[in-house]
Amino acid sequence: MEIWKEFEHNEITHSAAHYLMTINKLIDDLGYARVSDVARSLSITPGSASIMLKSLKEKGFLVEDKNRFLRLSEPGDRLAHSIKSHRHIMITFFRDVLHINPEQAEIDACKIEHLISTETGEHLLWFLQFLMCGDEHAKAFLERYWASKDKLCNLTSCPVCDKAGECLLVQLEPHEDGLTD
Amino acid sequence: MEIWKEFEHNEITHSAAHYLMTINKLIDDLGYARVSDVARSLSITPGSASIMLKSLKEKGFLVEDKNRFLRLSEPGDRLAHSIKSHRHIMITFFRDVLHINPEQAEIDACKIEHLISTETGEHLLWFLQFLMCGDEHAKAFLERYWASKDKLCNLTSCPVCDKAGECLLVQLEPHEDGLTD
DNA sequence: AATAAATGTTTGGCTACCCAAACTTTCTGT
DNA sequence: ACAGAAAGTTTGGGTAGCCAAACATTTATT
Repeated sequence: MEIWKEFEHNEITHSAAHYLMTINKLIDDLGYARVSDVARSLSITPGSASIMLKSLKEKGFLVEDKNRFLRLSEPGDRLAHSIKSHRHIMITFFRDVLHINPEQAEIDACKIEHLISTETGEHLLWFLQFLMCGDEHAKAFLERYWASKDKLCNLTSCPVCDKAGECLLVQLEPHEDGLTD
Repeated sequence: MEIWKEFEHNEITHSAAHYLMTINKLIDDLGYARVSDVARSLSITPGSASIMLKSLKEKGFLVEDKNRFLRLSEPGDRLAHSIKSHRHIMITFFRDVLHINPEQAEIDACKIEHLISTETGEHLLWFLQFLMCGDEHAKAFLERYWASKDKLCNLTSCPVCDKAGECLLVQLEPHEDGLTD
Protein backbone atom coordinates (compact mmCIF):
# COMPACT_ATOMS: atom_id res chain seq x y z
CA MET A 1 0.00 0.00 0.00
CA GLU A 2 1.37 3.37 -0.96
CA ILE A 3 2.01 5.76 1.90
CA TRP A 4 -0.58 8.31 0.80
CA LYS A 5 -3.36 5.74 1.03
CA GLU A 6 -2.56 5.12 4.69
CA PHE A 7 -4.59 8.23 5.42
CA GLU A 8 -7.77 6.16 5.33
CA HIS A 9 -6.38 3.34 7.46
CA ASN A 10 -6.53 4.50 11.03
CA GLU A 11 -7.69 2.87 14.21
CA ILE A 12 -10.65 5.21 14.25
CA THR A 13 -12.05 8.10 12.24
CA HIS A 14 -11.97 11.69 13.42
CA SER A 15 -15.71 11.72 13.90
CA ALA A 16 -15.88 8.44 15.80
CA ALA A 17 -13.05 9.55 18.08
CA HIS A 18 -15.07 12.57 19.12
CA TYR A 19 -18.11 10.42 19.81
CA LEU A 20 -16.04 8.32 22.19
CA MET A 21 -14.42 11.30 23.92
CA THR A 22 -17.80 12.99 24.27
CA ILE A 23 -19.28 9.98 26.05
CA ASN A 24 -16.53 10.07 28.65
CA LYS A 25 -16.92 13.81 29.06
CA LEU A 26 -20.69 13.50 29.50
CA ILE A 27 -20.27 10.81 32.13
CA ASP A 28 -17.84 13.07 33.97
CA ASP A 29 -20.08 16.13 33.69
CA LEU A 30 -23.62 14.73 33.83
CA GLY A 31 -23.06 11.30 35.28
CA TYR A 32 -24.50 9.59 32.21
CA ALA A 33 -24.56 9.64 28.40
CA ARG A 34 -27.50 8.74 26.18
CA VAL A 35 -27.84 9.04 22.40
CA SER A 36 -29.50 12.45 22.62
CA ASP A 37 -26.92 13.75 25.11
CA VAL A 38 -24.13 12.84 22.71
CA ALA A 39 -26.00 14.45 19.81
CA ARG A 40 -26.56 17.67 21.77
CA SER A 41 -22.98 17.77 22.97
CA LEU A 42 -21.60 17.35 19.44
CA SER A 43 -24.26 19.56 17.79
CA ILE A 44 -25.36 16.87 15.41
CA THR A 45 -28.85 15.47 14.88
CA PRO A 46 -30.09 12.55 17.01
CA GLY A 47 -30.51 10.55 13.82
CA SER A 48 -26.85 10.83 12.90
CA ALA A 49 -25.80 10.06 16.46
CA SER A 50 -28.06 7.02 16.54
CA ILE A 51 -26.44 5.55 13.46
CA MET A 52 -22.85 6.31 14.46
CA LEU A 53 -23.34 5.04 18.01
CA LYS A 54 -24.89 1.83 16.71
CA SER A 55 -21.81 1.25 14.57
CA LEU A 56 -19.50 2.01 17.51
CA LYS A 57 -21.41 -0.54 19.58
CA GLU A 58 -21.04 -3.11 16.81
CA LYS A 59 -17.31 -2.39 16.67
CA GLY A 60 -17.08 -3.02 20.41
CA PHE A 61 -16.03 0.47 21.43
CA LEU A 62 -19.02 1.08 23.66
CA VAL A 63 -21.77 -0.70 25.52
CA GLU A 64 -25.35 0.25 26.37
CA ASP A 65 -27.19 -0.95 29.45
CA LYS A 66 -30.90 -1.84 29.75
CA ASN A 67 -31.69 1.80 30.45
CA ARG A 68 -29.92 2.99 27.26
CA PHE A 69 -27.03 4.55 29.13
CA LEU A 70 -23.80 4.44 27.15
CA ARG A 71 -20.30 3.84 28.41
CA LEU A 72 -17.01 3.03 26.75
CA SER A 73 -15.70 -0.49 26.65
CA GLU A 74 -12.09 -1.11 27.65
CA PRO A 75 -10.84 -0.79 24.02
CA GLY A 76 -13.01 2.26 23.48
CA ASP A 77 -11.67 3.90 26.60
CA ARG A 78 -8.09 3.06 25.68
CA LEU A 79 -8.59 4.66 22.27
CA ALA A 80 -10.27 7.76 23.66
CA HIS A 81 -7.53 8.18 26.22
CA SER A 82 -4.80 7.77 23.64
CA ILE A 83 -6.33 10.41 21.39
CA LYS A 84 -6.86 12.82 24.26
CA SER A 85 -3.22 12.31 25.20
CA HIS A 86 -2.11 13.07 21.66
CA ARG A 87 -4.16 16.24 21.64
CA HIS A 88 -2.75 17.33 24.97
CA ILE A 89 0.80 16.70 23.80
CA MET A 90 0.31 18.50 20.50
CA ILE A 91 -1.39 21.52 22.07
CA THR A 92 1.35 21.82 24.65
CA PHE A 93 4.08 21.63 22.03
CA PHE A 94 2.41 24.05 19.63
CA ARG A 95 1.36 26.57 22.25
CA ASP A 96 4.04 26.42 24.93
CA VAL A 97 7.11 25.62 22.84
CA LEU A 98 6.42 26.94 19.36
CA HIS A 99 4.29 29.82 20.68
CA ILE A 100 1.55 29.30 18.14
CA ASN A 101 -1.58 31.16 19.13
CA PRO A 102 -3.66 28.98 21.45
CA GLU A 103 -6.76 28.86 19.24
CA GLN A 104 -4.77 27.71 16.21
CA ALA A 105 -2.83 25.26 18.38
CA GLU A 106 -6.11 23.69 19.47
CA ILE A 107 -7.49 23.51 15.95
CA ASP A 108 -4.36 21.91 14.51
CA ALA A 109 -4.02 19.50 17.40
CA CYS A 110 -7.65 18.46 17.06
CA LYS A 111 -7.20 17.75 13.36
CA ILE A 112 -4.23 15.44 13.81
CA GLU A 113 -4.77 13.91 17.26
CA HIS A 114 -6.28 10.70 15.85
CA LEU A 115 -3.82 10.42 12.96
CA ILE A 116 -0.43 10.34 14.63
CA SER A 117 0.97 6.97 15.57
CA THR A 118 1.60 5.75 19.07
CA GLU A 119 5.31 5.96 18.33
CA THR A 120 5.14 9.60 17.31
CA GLY A 121 2.97 10.43 20.31
CA GLU A 122 5.46 8.81 22.67
CA HIS A 123 8.51 10.48 21.16
CA LEU A 124 6.83 13.85 21.28
CA LEU A 125 5.97 13.30 24.93
CA TRP A 126 9.56 12.44 25.79
CA PHE A 127 10.76 15.48 23.90
CA LEU A 128 8.34 17.72 25.79
CA GLN A 129 9.24 16.17 29.10
CA PHE A 130 12.87 16.92 28.53
CA LEU A 131 12.08 20.44 27.35
CA MET A 132 9.88 21.27 30.31
CA CYS A 133 11.34 19.50 33.28
CA GLY A 134 13.97 21.98 34.34
CA ASP A 135 17.12 20.67 32.67
CA GLU A 136 19.60 23.54 32.32
CA HIS A 137 20.37 22.84 28.67
CA ALA A 138 16.69 22.73 27.83
CA LYS A 139 16.10 26.01 29.64
CA ALA A 140 18.99 27.70 27.91
CA PHE A 141 17.94 26.36 24.54
CA LEU A 142 14.35 27.49 24.88
CA GLU A 143 15.28 30.94 26.14
CA ARG A 144 17.68 31.42 23.31
CA TYR A 145 15.22 30.06 20.78
CA TRP A 146 12.46 32.39 21.89
CA ALA A 147 14.84 35.33 22.01
CA SER A 148 16.06 34.73 18.48
CA LYS A 149 12.66 33.83 17.11
CA ASP A 150 11.71 37.24 15.76
CA LYS A 151 14.96 37.48 13.88
CA LEU A 152 14.63 33.95 12.56
CA CYS A 153 11.07 34.57 11.38
CA ASN A 154 12.27 37.24 9.03
CA LEU A 155 15.18 35.30 7.60
CA THR A 156 15.51 35.22 3.86
CA SER A 157 18.94 33.66 3.90
CA CYS A 158 20.36 30.78 5.84
CA PRO A 159 22.05 31.76 9.11
CA VAL A 160 24.75 29.15 8.52
CA CYS A 161 25.60 29.14 4.85
CA ASP A 162 24.21 32.60 4.22
CA LYS A 163 22.76 31.58 0.89
CA ALA A 164 19.68 33.56 0.06
CA GLY A 165 17.02 33.32 -2.58
CA GLU A 166 15.87 29.74 -2.60
CA CYS A 167 13.07 28.27 -0.60
CA LEU A 168 13.89 28.38 3.10
CA LEU A 169 13.21 24.68 3.24
CA VAL A 170 16.53 23.81 1.71
CA GLN A 171 18.00 25.09 4.94
CA LEU A 172 16.71 22.00 6.66
CA GLU A 173 19.20 19.91 4.76
CA PRO A 174 22.19 19.30 7.02
CA HIS A 175 25.03 21.76 6.65
CA GLU A 176 28.71 20.84 6.86
CA ASP A 177 29.01 22.60 10.16
CA GLY A 178 25.49 21.83 11.28
CA LEU A 179 24.04 18.91 13.18
CA THR A 180 23.58 15.86 11.04
CA ASP A 181 22.92 13.46 13.90
CA MET B 1 -18.37 26.16 14.59
CA GLU B 2 -17.02 23.78 17.20
CA ILE B 3 -13.33 22.99 16.92
CA TRP B 4 -13.83 19.30 16.15
CA LYS B 5 -15.86 20.13 13.05
CA GLU B 6 -12.96 22.12 11.61
CA PHE B 7 -11.53 18.77 10.52
CA GLU B 8 -13.70 18.93 7.39
CA HIS B 9 -12.86 22.54 6.58
CA ASN B 10 -9.48 22.55 4.95
CA GLU B 11 -8.11 24.24 1.88
CA ILE B 12 -7.93 20.88 0.18
CA THR B 13 -8.60 17.24 0.95
CA HIS B 14 -5.87 14.69 1.46
CA SER B 15 -6.75 12.96 -1.77
CA ALA B 16 -6.90 16.12 -3.88
CA ALA B 17 -3.55 17.27 -2.47
CA HIS B 18 -1.93 14.10 -3.73
CA TYR B 19 -3.47 14.54 -7.16
CA LEU B 20 -1.89 17.98 -7.36
CA MET B 21 1.51 16.85 -6.10
CA THR B 22 1.46 13.89 -8.47
CA ILE B 23 0.91 16.14 -11.47
CA ASN B 24 3.98 18.17 -10.61
CA LYS B 25 5.99 15.03 -10.04
CA LEU B 26 4.92 13.56 -13.37
CA ILE B 27 5.83 16.74 -15.21
CA ASP B 28 9.26 16.62 -13.56
CA ASP B 29 9.76 12.91 -14.30
CA LEU B 30 7.97 12.37 -17.62
CA GLY B 31 7.64 15.87 -18.93
CA TYR B 32 3.85 15.68 -18.98
CA ALA B 33 0.79 14.49 -17.04
CA ARG B 34 -2.42 13.14 -18.48
CA VAL B 35 -5.42 11.60 -16.68
CA SER B 36 -4.15 8.07 -17.10
CA ASP B 37 -0.63 9.01 -15.98
CA VAL B 38 -2.03 10.42 -12.76
CA ALA B 39 -4.21 7.34 -12.26
CA ARG B 40 -1.25 5.01 -12.78
CA SER B 41 0.99 7.03 -10.52
CA LEU B 42 -1.57 7.04 -7.69
CA SER B 43 -2.72 3.44 -8.31
CA ILE B 44 -6.32 4.41 -8.74
CA THR B 45 -8.64 3.67 -11.65
CA PRO B 46 -8.77 6.06 -14.61
CA GLY B 47 -12.46 6.59 -13.90
CA SER B 48 -11.81 7.89 -10.40
CA ALA B 49 -8.98 10.07 -11.65
CA SER B 50 -11.16 11.48 -14.40
CA ILE B 51 -13.81 12.60 -11.93
CA MET B 52 -11.40 14.03 -9.37
CA LEU B 53 -9.35 15.85 -11.99
CA LYS B 54 -12.49 17.34 -13.49
CA SER B 55 -13.43 18.73 -10.09
CA LEU B 56 -9.90 20.10 -9.56
CA LYS B 57 -10.16 21.84 -12.93
CA GLU B 58 -13.50 23.32 -11.95
CA LYS B 59 -11.99 24.55 -8.69
CA GLY B 60 -9.21 26.26 -10.64
CA PHE B 61 -6.33 24.21 -9.27
CA LEU B 62 -5.28 22.88 -12.66
CA VAL B 63 -5.59 23.50 -16.36
CA GLU B 64 -5.68 21.18 -19.38
CA ASP B 65 -4.43 22.14 -22.83
CA LYS B 66 -5.86 21.09 -26.22
CA ASN B 67 -3.81 17.92 -26.13
CA ARG B 68 -5.18 16.95 -22.68
CA PHE B 69 -1.93 17.64 -20.89
CA LEU B 70 -2.48 18.77 -17.32
CA ARG B 71 -0.54 21.37 -15.35
CA LEU B 72 -1.15 23.17 -12.09
CA SER B 73 -2.51 26.69 -12.03
CA GLU B 74 -0.78 29.25 -9.83
CA PRO B 75 -3.10 28.58 -6.85
CA GLY B 76 -2.78 24.83 -7.43
CA ASP B 77 0.98 25.05 -7.46
CA ARG B 78 1.06 27.24 -4.37
CA LEU B 79 -1.08 24.69 -2.53
CA ALA B 80 0.99 21.72 -3.68
CA HIS B 81 4.20 23.48 -2.69
CA SER B 82 2.86 24.41 0.72
CA ILE B 83 1.80 20.85 1.45
CA LYS B 84 5.12 19.44 0.25
CA SER B 85 6.88 21.92 2.53
CA HIS B 86 4.78 20.82 5.48
CA ARG B 87 5.62 17.21 4.79
CA HIS B 88 9.31 17.98 4.52
CA ILE B 89 9.25 19.91 7.78
CA MET B 90 7.32 17.21 9.64
CA ILE B 91 9.49 14.37 8.37
CA THR B 92 12.63 16.23 9.31
CA PHE B 93 11.36 16.95 12.79
CA PHE B 94 10.05 13.44 13.41
CA ARG B 95 13.04 11.64 11.95
CA ASP B 96 16.02 13.87 12.69
CA VAL B 97 14.98 15.42 15.99
CA LEU B 98 12.60 12.96 17.64
CA HIS B 99 14.35 9.94 16.10
CA ILE B 100 11.14 8.28 15.05
CA ASN B 101 11.78 5.51 12.58
CA PRO B 102 11.86 6.94 9.06
CA GLU B 103 8.98 4.88 7.69
CA GLN B 104 6.66 5.90 10.51
CA ALA B 105 7.85 9.50 10.22
CA GLU B 106 6.85 9.49 6.56
CA ILE B 107 3.47 7.93 7.21
CA ASP B 108 2.58 10.34 10.01
CA ALA B 109 3.84 13.36 8.07
CA CYS B 110 1.82 12.31 5.02
CA LYS B 111 -1.34 12.03 7.09
CA ILE B 112 -1.10 15.51 8.56
CA GLU B 113 0.73 17.54 5.90
CA HIS B 114 -2.49 19.00 4.47
CA LEU B 115 -4.11 19.59 7.86
CA ILE B 116 -1.66 21.80 9.68
CA SER B 117 -2.10 25.54 9.32
CA THR B 118 0.33 27.88 7.64
CA GLU B 119 1.09 29.31 11.08
CA THR B 120 2.00 25.95 12.54
CA GLY B 121 4.09 25.08 9.50
CA GLU B 122 6.03 28.32 9.79
CA HIS B 123 6.66 28.02 13.52
CA LEU B 124 7.85 24.46 13.09
CA LEU B 125 10.21 25.56 10.35
CA TRP B 126 11.68 28.29 12.53
CA PHE B 127 12.08 25.82 15.38
CA LEU B 128 13.87 23.36 13.12
CA GLN B 129 16.07 26.07 11.67
CA PHE B 130 17.21 27.05 15.11
CA LEU B 131 17.71 23.43 16.13
CA MET B 132 19.75 22.54 13.06
CA CYS B 133 21.76 25.61 12.18
CA GLY B 134 24.73 25.19 14.48
CA ASP B 135 23.81 27.32 17.50
CA GLU B 136 25.77 26.09 20.51
CA HIS B 137 22.76 25.95 22.80
CA ALA B 138 20.79 24.00 20.25
CA LYS B 139 23.67 21.54 19.81
CA ALA B 140 24.08 21.10 23.55
CA PHE B 141 20.36 20.68 24.03
CA LEU B 142 19.99 18.06 21.30
CA GLU B 143 23.01 16.08 22.42
CA ARG B 144 21.78 16.03 25.96
CA TYR B 145 18.25 15.18 24.87
CA TRP B 146 19.37 12.25 22.78
CA ALA B 147 21.72 11.06 25.49
CA SER B 148 19.00 11.10 28.13
CA LYS B 149 16.30 9.77 25.86
CA ASP B 150 16.61 6.11 26.81
CA LYS B 151 16.30 6.96 30.46
CA LEU B 152 13.37 9.29 29.82
CA CYS B 153 11.55 6.68 27.79
CA ASN B 154 11.40 4.40 30.79
CA LEU B 155 10.28 7.02 33.28
CA THR B 156 7.36 6.14 35.46
CA SER B 157 7.75 9.12 37.74
CA CYS B 158 8.30 12.77 37.00
CA PRO B 159 11.98 13.79 36.94
CA VAL B 160 11.08 17.07 38.59
CA CYS B 161 8.46 16.45 41.22
CA ASP B 162 9.19 12.74 41.45
CA LYS B 163 5.53 11.84 41.72
CA ALA B 164 4.84 8.43 40.28
CA GLY B 165 1.74 6.49 39.40
CA GLU B 166 -0.44 8.79 37.38
CA CYS B 167 -0.46 9.18 33.64
CA LEU B 168 2.83 10.61 32.45
CA LEU B 169 0.88 13.33 30.73
CA VAL B 170 0.30 15.26 33.90
CA GLN B 171 4.01 15.91 33.80
CA LEU B 172 3.42 18.29 30.96
CA GLU B 173 1.68 20.67 33.30
CA PRO B 174 4.17 23.35 34.36
CA HIS B 175 6.05 22.65 37.57
CA GLU B 176 7.03 25.28 40.11
CA ASP B 177 10.64 24.95 39.17
CA GLY B 178 10.02 24.16 35.55
CA LEU B 179 9.65 26.36 32.54
CA THR B 180 6.27 28.01 32.34
CA ASP B 181 7.13 30.55 29.67
C1' DA C 1 -8.12 4.04 -44.54
C1' DA C 2 -9.14 0.47 -41.26
C1' DT C 3 -8.30 -1.81 -37.21
C1' DA C 4 -6.16 -2.14 -32.75
C1' DA C 5 -4.50 0.00 -28.67
C1' DA C 6 -4.51 3.58 -25.55
C1' DT C 7 -6.89 7.03 -23.31
C1' DG C 8 -10.87 9.36 -21.26
C1' DT C 9 -15.70 9.48 -19.41
C1' DT C 10 -19.99 7.80 -17.57
C1' DT C 11 -22.76 4.83 -14.73
C1' DG C 12 -24.01 2.15 -10.78
C1' DG C 13 -22.47 0.50 -6.47
C1' DC C 14 -19.89 0.97 -2.02
C1' DT C 15 -18.29 3.36 2.70
C1' DA C 16 -18.43 7.20 5.72
C1' DC C 17 -20.83 10.96 7.61
C1' DC C 18 -23.99 14.51 7.76
C1' DC C 19 -29.20 16.55 7.64
C1' DA C 20 -34.36 16.70 7.70
C1' DA C 21 -38.40 14.61 8.54
C1' DA C 22 -41.35 10.86 9.66
C1' DC C 23 -42.08 7.38 12.73
C1' DT C 24 -41.74 4.44 17.11
C1' DT C 25 -40.79 3.80 21.80
C1' DT C 26 -40.28 5.26 26.49
C1' DC C 27 -40.80 8.34 30.20
C1' DT C 28 -43.37 11.79 32.97
C1' DG C 29 -47.08 14.38 35.07
C1' DT C 30 -51.76 14.80 36.20
C1' DA D 1 -54.26 5.41 32.97
C1' DC D 2 -53.36 8.15 29.45
C1' DA D 3 -51.84 12.42 26.95
C1' DG D 4 -47.86 14.86 25.77
C1' DA D 5 -42.99 15.31 25.96
C1' DA D 6 -38.66 13.32 25.39
C1' DA D 7 -35.77 10.03 23.40
C1' DG D 8 -34.47 6.89 19.79
C1' DT D 9 -34.67 4.97 15.00
C1' DT D 10 -35.50 4.81 10.10
C1' DT D 11 -35.68 6.70 5.55
C1' DG D 12 -34.34 9.51 1.76
C1' DG D 13 -31.11 12.88 0.21
C1' DG D 14 -26.32 15.13 -0.16
C1' DT D 15 -20.91 15.27 -0.45
C1' DA D 16 -16.49 12.98 -1.01
C1' DG D 17 -13.92 9.25 -2.96
C1' DC D 18 -13.12 4.80 -4.31
C1' DC D 19 -14.03 0.55 -7.81
C1' DA D 20 -15.69 -2.07 -11.91
C1' DA D 21 -17.38 -2.13 -16.18
C1' DA D 22 -19.44 -0.22 -20.20
C1' DC D 23 -18.88 3.18 -23.48
C1' DA D 24 -16.64 6.96 -26.32
C1' DT D 25 -12.81 9.11 -28.27
C1' DT D 26 -8.17 9.65 -29.78
C1' DT D 27 -3.71 7.92 -31.27
C1' DA D 28 -0.84 4.48 -33.40
C1' DT D 29 0.08 0.64 -36.52
C1' DT D 30 -0.36 -1.82 -40.51
